[in-house]
Amino acid sequence: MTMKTKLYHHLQSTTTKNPQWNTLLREAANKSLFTKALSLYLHMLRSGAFPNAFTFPFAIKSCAALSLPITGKQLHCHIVKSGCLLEPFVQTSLVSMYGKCSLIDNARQVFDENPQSRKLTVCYNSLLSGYALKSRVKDVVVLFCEMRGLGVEINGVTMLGLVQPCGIPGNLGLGMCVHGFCVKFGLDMDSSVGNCLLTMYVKSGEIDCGRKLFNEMPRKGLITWNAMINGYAQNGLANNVLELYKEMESKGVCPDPLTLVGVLSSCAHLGALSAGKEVERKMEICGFSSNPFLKNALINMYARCGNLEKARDIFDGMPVKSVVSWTAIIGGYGMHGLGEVAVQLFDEMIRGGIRPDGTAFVSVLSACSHAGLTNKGLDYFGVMERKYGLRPGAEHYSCMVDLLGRAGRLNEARELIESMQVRADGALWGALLGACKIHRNVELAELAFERINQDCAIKKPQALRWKLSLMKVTEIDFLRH
DNA sequence: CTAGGGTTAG
Repeated sequence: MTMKTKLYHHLQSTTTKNPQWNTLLREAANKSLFTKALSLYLHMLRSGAFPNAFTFPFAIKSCAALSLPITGKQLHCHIVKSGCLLEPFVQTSLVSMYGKCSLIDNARQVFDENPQSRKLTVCYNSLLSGYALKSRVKDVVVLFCEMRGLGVEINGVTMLGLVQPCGIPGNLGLGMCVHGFCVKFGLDMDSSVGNCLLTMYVKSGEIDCGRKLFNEMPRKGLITWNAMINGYAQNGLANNVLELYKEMESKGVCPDPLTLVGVLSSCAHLGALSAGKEVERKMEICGFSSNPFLKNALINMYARCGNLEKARDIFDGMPVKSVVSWTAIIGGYGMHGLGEVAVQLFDEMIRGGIRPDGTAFVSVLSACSHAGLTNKGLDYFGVMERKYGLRPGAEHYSCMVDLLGRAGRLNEARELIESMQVRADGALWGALLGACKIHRNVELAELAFERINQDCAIKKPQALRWKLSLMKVTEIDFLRH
């Protein structure tokens, strides 16, 4: 008989069961052993003990962490029957669980059913973070205003809920306004809030504002460095990433897997193989070698730097391959013109039960286009929506225009553009112009160029680049435009 | 209630 079973028998034989069960449950949940916590809860019920207000929060928290909304709803019923619903801890954990499981309307309902909710900061915060997760900026702002109106205390966690959903590209105004609130409440120097503000700026594409804040932050923790490094990485500023990483090392701050992910992806973009290999060594030294995020980043780095064999070795060695791992290796073969291999891998992925996402389709479509597998690409494009319910985005249309364009099927490319429901982006016009250049189609190039000029959303430097690209096609005088 | 991550055509 194992220790654990002995313990269960002991607990089942005691008359005062709840305290012991609750202690076990709490310890499991606090150690992030959520599956264990839930099985303890079930054992508890079977043993005839009654869960109480010290039991439910930890069981509910486990449902939230494991994203088990159905189990969560069952627990909700148990809570109602037990009469614990009005306990603040229980109430808050329920709101939080529904929020994390993306059942924000259920969260709202629990919140509204109990008038006590509107007195509690933590309860408001739970609901706020639920709305934040769904990027419901408006609801977040309304709730925040309500808290202020009712005089409910506003703390750092409240601010996190308010700041998080403001990280949307081109949303500088609201972001700065929210930053202002943080300052007003004296919470901008709170390290979590500061890091969250930094992330908000970089996610909005306001990388300079982010850097300014970063420089001003008095205490830079690992998360601060990571937010800035990954912010540069996500905005394509790979050189800044390497520079900042060097600075971080020189300050004696030890990287963690999140740091190295950003650095590796920048090495990949720069084709900086030796820097990438150095990161790989660092991974080994720090014991991060089996981190799946880092392995995916490594596959991408080796593939982009031209070492497909090494990329393939890492891919083959992964015990669990996610759709991201597959996308990275497929993209790797695609960018080196090995479209046949890419297509085979894509089909193998599907046979293996991995559902492709929009990004996986981008990588296979572009592989088809590079290898001249035009009809295969057209098939995938059709299957994408019909079989997988994925609406093609601008990036997929760009691939298709590239695919058709390279094959000289410019009229079909033009028809596709005219039929599409999403707004054309720069990549699409770039692909079309590229095709016009190859096939010397001046008429269509000029049409594309006209559309670029009409599209006010397109930034000026880009328009100028395309203008120059068009000149090469038509060999017309720059001054005529 | 609680801040940061991998894949994406041109």
